[in-house]
Amino acid sequence: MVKESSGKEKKITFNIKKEENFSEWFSEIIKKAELADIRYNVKGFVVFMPWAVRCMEKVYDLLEEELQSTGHEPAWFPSVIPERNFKLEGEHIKGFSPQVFWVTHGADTKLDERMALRPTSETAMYQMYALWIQGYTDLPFKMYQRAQVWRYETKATRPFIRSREFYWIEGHDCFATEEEAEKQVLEDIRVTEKVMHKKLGVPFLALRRPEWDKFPGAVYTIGSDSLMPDGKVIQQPSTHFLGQGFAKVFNIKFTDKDGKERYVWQTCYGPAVSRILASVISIHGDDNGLVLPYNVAPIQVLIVPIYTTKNKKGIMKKAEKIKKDLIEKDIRVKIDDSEKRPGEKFFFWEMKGVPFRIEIGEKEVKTGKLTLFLRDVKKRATIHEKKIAEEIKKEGEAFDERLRKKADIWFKTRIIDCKSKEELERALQGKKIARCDFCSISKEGEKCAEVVEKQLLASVRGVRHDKFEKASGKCIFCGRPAKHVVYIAKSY
RNA sequence: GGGGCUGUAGUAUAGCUUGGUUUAGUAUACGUGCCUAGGGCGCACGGGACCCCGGUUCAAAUCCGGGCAGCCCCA
Repeated sequence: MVKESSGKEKKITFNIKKEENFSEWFSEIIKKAELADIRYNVKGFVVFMPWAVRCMEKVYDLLEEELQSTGHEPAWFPSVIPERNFKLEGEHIKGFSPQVFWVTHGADTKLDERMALRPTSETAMYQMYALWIQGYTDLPFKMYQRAQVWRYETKATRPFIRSREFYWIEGHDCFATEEEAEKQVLEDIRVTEKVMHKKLGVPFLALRRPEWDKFPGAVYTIGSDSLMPDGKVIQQPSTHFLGQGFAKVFNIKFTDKDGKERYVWQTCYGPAVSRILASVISIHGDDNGLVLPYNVAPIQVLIVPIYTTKNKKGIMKKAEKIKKDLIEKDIRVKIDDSEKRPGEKFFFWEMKGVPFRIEIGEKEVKTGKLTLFLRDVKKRATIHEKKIAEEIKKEGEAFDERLRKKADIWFKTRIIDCKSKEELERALQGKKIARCDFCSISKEGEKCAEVVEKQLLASVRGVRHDKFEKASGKCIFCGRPAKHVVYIAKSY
């Protein structure tokens, strides 16, 4: 609450500024915009509320559309994995077992074999793949599922960013050859680019992770790192080239054209929709609340009728007509005809992040020119009643493009080339991602990576996978000739 | 994994230091009625809370122990 000069108390939407204290801003927006209710009494588990679920449903739709159009079939696998399956792949179990929730009892009876509540589904899916894949005509085999997974996180949990239960999609593909599998990795990155960057306006770097930071059981891992306003990167969809490691332990074989039996080559891909929403909220949101891209907003256009008791009927009729015109063109629209004052409605829906508001009052009914409010720039424009749906669609595209361009510029200016440890330190303090010459992301570079972790409290995120960056100098940590240009940042 | 802080109506809080003064106060939200309507409107009335378990005490929101949950910092 702040006192205005008039002496009247005026509510302000946000007490916390995003740029000054991101952490508290994030907590506040989760509560105020009714995205999640954190009062469910289990650590790391929250209730996802309708507004967030509707956004995440849209993210699911966008991702599934891409996956299906690139030849993936949907399936739903069980959420429990028998321990002996889970333990088949040595590296995998080593990496994941500290994070597994185990089901040990059925009612009061102790189970003969405990079951893992899936933290990821390789070991659930691949035993079935072994049954389904017989010959080369079964390949490529591309399947995905939308699923909840559970991980007993020991780091601090935060809704959307890191929780012990999260919602994601996992794609698991099998190929006859190594080349095809590696092409799939690139396709996965393109899907991430198309959905997360093009549609949702979240910029990221596709980075090949260092040897010591890859997915347990993978040959290599490409992680997409996007940046949060506090200068920490957050891992978004990652894609893994699994080679034949899992195929060999799960016995996924096919008879090739030449009649010989061969193991398949595998990849997997894991976009977490709850985490993608965390980035969308954080990158586009401002001190008035959420700013949702037109593509995901549960309500794209809010109509606020502004009437008095006398002219209510005529104004509502106009509002209903506009709503009908928009719905016909599949635009998600709502009329707020509650008994609140217009001002209160404005504040509320701006906080919720609705991209457009159409105001309809006496003036608009008379002239046929409607008032259109744009959430991102917080400005009013005029829009004609005729061809309203076409106009809104055009505005919607422009809206998302503005968000994306703004985010891109912000992201670009936060990647800094560093020539020394001191420069690197300064970059990290300034909430930036550092780019520098580094000895190597294979085993021999691990010592230098430990220096980064211990002294700078940051991590070596990896090298660009989508484009080649040539190292020219020496590793800024050990002085040996640098084989790689790496990105270093603090991370979630 | 280590440390710190916190837990009072839906939400934000007062009270806790120094146990009794409170029928646990306030704002907002909610409900009812009236009034209003182009940026959080006004009035009246109403219902709603001390995280859980144990201990100390004549007496616990307040002190102590444990649990659960949340926030922050560090690994």
